[in-house]
Amino acid sequence: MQKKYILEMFPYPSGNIHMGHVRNYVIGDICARYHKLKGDEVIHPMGWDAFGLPAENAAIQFNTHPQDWTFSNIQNMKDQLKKLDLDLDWDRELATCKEDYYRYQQELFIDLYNAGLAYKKDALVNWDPEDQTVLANEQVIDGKGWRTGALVEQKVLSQWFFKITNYAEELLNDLDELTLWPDKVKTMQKNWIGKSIGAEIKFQIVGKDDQLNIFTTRPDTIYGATFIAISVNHNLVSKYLKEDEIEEIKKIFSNNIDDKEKQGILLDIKCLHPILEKEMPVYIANFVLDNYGEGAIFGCPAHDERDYEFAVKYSLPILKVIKCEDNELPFTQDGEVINSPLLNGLKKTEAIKKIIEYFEDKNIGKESINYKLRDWGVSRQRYWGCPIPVIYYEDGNYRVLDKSELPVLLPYDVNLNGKGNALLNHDSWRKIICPKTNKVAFRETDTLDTFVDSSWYYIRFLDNKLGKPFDTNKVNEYLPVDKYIGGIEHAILHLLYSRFFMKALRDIYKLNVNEPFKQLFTQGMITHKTYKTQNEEWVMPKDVIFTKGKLIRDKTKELIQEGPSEKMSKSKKNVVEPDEILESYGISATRFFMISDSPPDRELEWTDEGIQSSKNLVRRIEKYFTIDKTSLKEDTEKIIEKFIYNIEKNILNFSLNKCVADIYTLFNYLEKEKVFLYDSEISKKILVCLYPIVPKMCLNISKELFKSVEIGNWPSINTDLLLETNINLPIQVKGKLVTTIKTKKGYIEEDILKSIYEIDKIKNKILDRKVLKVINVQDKIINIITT
RNA sequence: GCGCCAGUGGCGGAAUGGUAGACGCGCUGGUCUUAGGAACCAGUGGGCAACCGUGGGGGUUCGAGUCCCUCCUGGCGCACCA
Repeated sequence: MQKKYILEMFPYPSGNIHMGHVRNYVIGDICARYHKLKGDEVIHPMGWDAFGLPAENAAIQFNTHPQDWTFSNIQNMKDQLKKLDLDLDWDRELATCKEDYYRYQQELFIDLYNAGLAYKKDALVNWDPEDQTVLANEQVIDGKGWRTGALVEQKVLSQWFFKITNYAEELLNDLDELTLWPDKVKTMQKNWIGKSIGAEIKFQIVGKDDQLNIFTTRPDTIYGATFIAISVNHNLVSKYLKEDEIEEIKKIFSNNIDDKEKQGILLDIKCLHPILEKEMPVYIANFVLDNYGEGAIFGCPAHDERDYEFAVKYSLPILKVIKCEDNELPFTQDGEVINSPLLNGLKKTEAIKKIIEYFEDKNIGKESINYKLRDWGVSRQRYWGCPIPVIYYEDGNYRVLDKSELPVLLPYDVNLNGKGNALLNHDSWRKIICPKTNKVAFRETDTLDTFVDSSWYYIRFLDNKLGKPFDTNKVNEYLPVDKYIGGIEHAILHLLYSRFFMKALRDIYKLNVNEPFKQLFTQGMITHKTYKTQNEEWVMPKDVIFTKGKLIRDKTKELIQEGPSEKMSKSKKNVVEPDEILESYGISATRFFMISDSPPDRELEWTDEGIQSSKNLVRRIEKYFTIDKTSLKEDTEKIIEKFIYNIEKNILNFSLNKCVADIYTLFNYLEKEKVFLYDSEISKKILVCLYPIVPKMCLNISKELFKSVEIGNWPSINTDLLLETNINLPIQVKGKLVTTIKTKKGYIEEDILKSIYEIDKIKNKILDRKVLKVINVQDKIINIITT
């Protein structure tokens, strides 16, 4: 028996499932049900990504508790999912906010720490001064906190990090292994990791003992360097400037209206050019990133657009070192090196190679590889997350707990007021006596980023009740996940973190799994037309009616304007509710429509006509099977074999829209040719093929026809019948289609040509011309080439 | 700006380099009626025709929607990444 692990991204329990979930889970369910019918051992679990900010905010807003709110949402959403007829392994269910999940995550944290993959350091974070908490980047809108509207500050805090950068190279290289991932996602990850090959060069500061390291991908332009620029957060800055001076500069930079406008503050130090030994000015510049490379650059204005702009603004010399016309400056392409004694005449690649050799020789630089990828900051100053198993002593030292000291449970009795971290204010939870030292200690009050929770849930599903995080043998046997289905919005974060986790756990536990997800399928979002009143008020589709050639709001009779189809969103109110759709159209029509109108990886526009025609299809099939007679045509069996073959192929390719087309084609044939199957074996075969898509409808029909709810196994195909013997053979003259002839497969070319030349259309085409050549692609096409 | 993806009827979309437009929606005409969110039948790329048609222009090929070059348009992602 072949194992198939089919997984859809688990939902955040926000309260209700939405149409996007429905599409996601129906696609996965079709896949899982197909494999079960094929006799595969299918794992198809579901769980809850249950920690996170919305629970805390809801708790404050509705005066409830995050845990109660979350559990009640889970219950509600589980009920909703059950109405979708999903064949899920509910006995594998997990919720990341429950002790029996997060306590094992705390074990993994300890493992990572012991492996040197978790560490603590000071870092710049977004700080909301009113809420007294760190905000994620996506919670900062126009520099302001999304909840408070307060101006967000950059603040240095001591934070926990996971050393994902250790795996940068492997995360990049192994993308090539992921042949069943969309290229788009792989490209996004590649860009995010952002590998650059270049050089690290040391610049001496004149008259001081200090050196400045600089990363560059263009060491070949070193002779054109005319200035140095460093980030305001560079550690050299704090050495030469006072705190208040630095603050002043930061203020100047942040007051910049156009943040692309380059600004520089000249420092009172000079740098020595490593080859020419001339003195160069050093600027603090707003465009130098402090978190990339060394936070410092050498400016080569002639061959870099940003440096050029800066040099022009501050009247710095522009030295050409790549051959080009003056009006081409800044010239950033490859070219012949000039004005560079060591490199003249060389092209970029050779010049880079040679100059690096020179630097290494002189011990002032070396080849260097740089990544955009930063280590993953996992600390969150929030209550509703997995506690980090660390304690702090009064002397400032900390200790990561032993596994035997776990779990660190979240206290239930917290005071949530939106001001800061409730754990920090919970003294009786925070303060403990360390059992090892008998000293007073304080628990870590930061919790883990919820992306940590989702980085290994697919492993926990394999054995959700085990007394340790996972069983090594099971992981080796059942991972990677064969098909992982979800939205493209997780292209970087979740999918990159999970890949990192898998690799880290592989190394710690000696697993033989490299990648968590063998195949990734990203389903498209669901869109809907938007509606609003003259007063720019959004109106839900169900409140809009069409009468007398006009769209009006049902209740108020206001005139409605129709806008373009956009992603369903609560803010624009262009949503339909799954519960209401199921009520009106039934589960089978809903499942059909989820895959009908466009390929699953593209957007699906929700339309009344679309869902209605799905319902009509259901009714049509059901009606067909009530016709109580059987009569076959000669080609019926062949058509059925072809149908099975196509459905199977299209399910495996995720071409589910084509499955629907196959179904229409089949029933068009059956009805038009008056082929009736009723309770025949062929009906059984058809029902098995429809079952993954519309299980409920098939069971109902099966009950009627066969008095059975056993749907059986996926039918095997008689491939002999698939080979059409009668074919329509296209005949071309000079590559253009002239006619088609009916013939049999395996015809003899010479024989058939004789009859072709007798056809009037062909005769007329050839007439007084000479036949140069006849191309016969056996059983496919014949092309007659004439003069 | 860089990267990726995509441009096919009125619309959604089909086409291992081999009959472009499967299938659906919509539309047109008709049938029936136990008036339904029906059902059924016929038709539906353009043109009177020969023919012309897959964003524009070139190329490879006996043959291109499909492969190559180039340009245009749209979507998504990243965005001062040195």
